Amino acid sequence: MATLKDVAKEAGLSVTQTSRALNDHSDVSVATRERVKDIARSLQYRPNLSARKLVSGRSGLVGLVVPRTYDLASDSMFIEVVSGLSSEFARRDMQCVLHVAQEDEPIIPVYKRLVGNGALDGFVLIDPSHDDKRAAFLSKAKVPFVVHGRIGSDPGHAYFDIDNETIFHDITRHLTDLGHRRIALLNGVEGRTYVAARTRGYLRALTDSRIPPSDAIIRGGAMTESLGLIATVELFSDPANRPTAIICGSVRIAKGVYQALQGLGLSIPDQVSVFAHDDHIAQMKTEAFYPALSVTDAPMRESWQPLAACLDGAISGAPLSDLQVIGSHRTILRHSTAPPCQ
Amino acid sequence: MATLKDVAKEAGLSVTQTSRALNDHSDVSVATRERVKDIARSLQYRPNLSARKLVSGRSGLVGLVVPRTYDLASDSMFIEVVSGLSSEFARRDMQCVLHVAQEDEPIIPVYKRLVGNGALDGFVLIDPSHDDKRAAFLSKAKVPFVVHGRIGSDPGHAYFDIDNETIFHDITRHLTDLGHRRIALLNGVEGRTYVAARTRGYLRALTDSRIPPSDAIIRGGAMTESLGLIATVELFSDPANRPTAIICGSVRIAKGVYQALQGLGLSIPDQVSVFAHDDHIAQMKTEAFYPALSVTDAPMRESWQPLAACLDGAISGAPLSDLQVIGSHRTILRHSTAPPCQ
DNA sequence: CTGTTAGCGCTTTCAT
DNA sequence: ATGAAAGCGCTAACAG
Repeated sequence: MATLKDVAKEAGLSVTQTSRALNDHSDVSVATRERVKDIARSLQYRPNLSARKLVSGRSGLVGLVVPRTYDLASDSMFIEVVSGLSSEFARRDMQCVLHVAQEDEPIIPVYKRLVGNGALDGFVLIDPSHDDKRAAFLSKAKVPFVVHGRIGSDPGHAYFDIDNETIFHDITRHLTDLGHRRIALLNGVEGRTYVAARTRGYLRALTDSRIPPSDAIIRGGAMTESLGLIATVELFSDPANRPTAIICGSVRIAKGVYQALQGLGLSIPDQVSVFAHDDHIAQMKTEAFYPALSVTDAPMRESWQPLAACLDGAISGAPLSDLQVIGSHRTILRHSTAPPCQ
Repeated sequence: MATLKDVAKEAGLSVTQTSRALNDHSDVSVATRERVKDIARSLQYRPNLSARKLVSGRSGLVGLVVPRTYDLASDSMFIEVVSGLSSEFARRDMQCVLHVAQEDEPIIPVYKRLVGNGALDGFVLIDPSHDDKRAAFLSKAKVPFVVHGRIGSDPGHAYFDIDNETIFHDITRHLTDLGHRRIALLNGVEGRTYVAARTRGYLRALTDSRIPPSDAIIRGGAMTESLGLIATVELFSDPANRPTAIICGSVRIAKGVYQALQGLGLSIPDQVSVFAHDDHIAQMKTEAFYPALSVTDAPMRESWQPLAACLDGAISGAPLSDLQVIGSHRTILRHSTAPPCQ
């Protein structure tokens, strides 16, 4: 491997100046800068990460720790996250160190080890919970991190998130505007911050329409077809309290809901309206649902770039306000919602 | 973070001696060694990987690059590999750097970048092909690596593999012993080394029983239920040449075969015998098949430990002969095979 | 058994 | 605009 010294020798400069040229310091003539970079390229020079880390504190390595959960294998979520992040960081000349924690493995010691080794610049946290131990630990250890989602109402950390509260408020609002008053929400696993945000948006919209919170119908669980299937069957088993509309936290859930409604002989949207949020991680085309599914659309794949950017910023010490990003979404109305039947 | 200096000060020793104590050098009294280790523990000392790498050449970081392929998401293979390797390496105080190459991303530049950075000690190569570019590149670059499988007939690299040729020879032999002469092999994707090995074993067993190679029936493809399903239907569509036994490269394939045979009204094992190799990555219990599936059994999860050990050895410069390991397998005869009907 | 010295490859003062 | 020198945290060669 070519070292900085080799480049310096070739350029007829000192190691110092060569380093400065390569790092775009202002006190190097532009001509020299370009010349040195050319030489570096021709020598296939790559800075030694360990050496750089030792002196500058940055190694270009970031950590990603995921718990090995029940549905990790079946869910395409995992591969989506890992693949998206790894290529996004690669683009920034950074690398991901991955650890999959075993089911019985406590998570904090993993971070402790990774942090203690001093080889990593920061972490990406996914699936935050309301009272997130990992974030607490990393904050205390003063290790930069970015969260996919938000922890608490006024987060002191870098994050990328979508506006779950508004999204689910808008969905609910769309349904109340159509005249629905018994609207079910099939949400995710209790404890996740985004699940709480979605509930808030939903409840706020109900309140807006003077629907009492006691009329809220919320079910939660792993976002699978089974949830949609089972929840729907249960909801309709009590004839007196059937919802007229169902909001699904994911397309996968919606798939189950469609199946259940078909089984129950209920037609969409005439008898039941269905609306879902689509993060594009289920490999399902919502326009191919029959009837075509109305969705709010916020592709999760669009989050890797901002996540990487925010972590990069956090490591470089950028001001927090630049590191808190809310992604955009859009609403696609198709044919799965209609006014409730009398 | 506590540094070696802190530990040394606390122990009243020089940094050198402290380092030696921590690394179990023989020229430190056992008492001192223990005392220093205790102090290190109480100070929560963790060696700085970058510093260590810089001087000793080892960082404890190994690379894993996987191509993002069509079936990566659906297949539980990926999570299995990543999770198994990451915890096995963690046990050895090593970490995995992961990169998921995008579909259009050439693979060698990825290795080039990772190697060039000089932060990694070695690589794990999975899914080797007959003419593996990655292995060629790493060999030339003199970077240690271990292969899950073997490349070529007399590999000059560290590997862990199972004896695919013998396994499939034995399966075929079992069927010929029962009297079968038209035996189909549903294999994996062409080009993979293990697929070729399996074909060799199969053909050798046919030859042993004086079945002409022209009577070999081989189909290949991604190891999915679809392959089993489609291949079976096609094989039986020509009444003159129906096989009397089917060997499946994976349990997933066998699942498809069972489905197809049921659909075709063919009974197992009376009309068709079925045998599969079970690597335990499909979450399917072979004893719960009806009739219970006969298999050769070689859990892939048992390969992470030897793979990590071999790479560790390769990095430490152990002799190649210690780094070439063949895993064991066993044969479980159940109720899916019987002599062919007349 | 133990300490001194040197140096891994790089960045950053501090001089010039 | 450039170079000399120091040092990041650690290990290894070389003395005692």
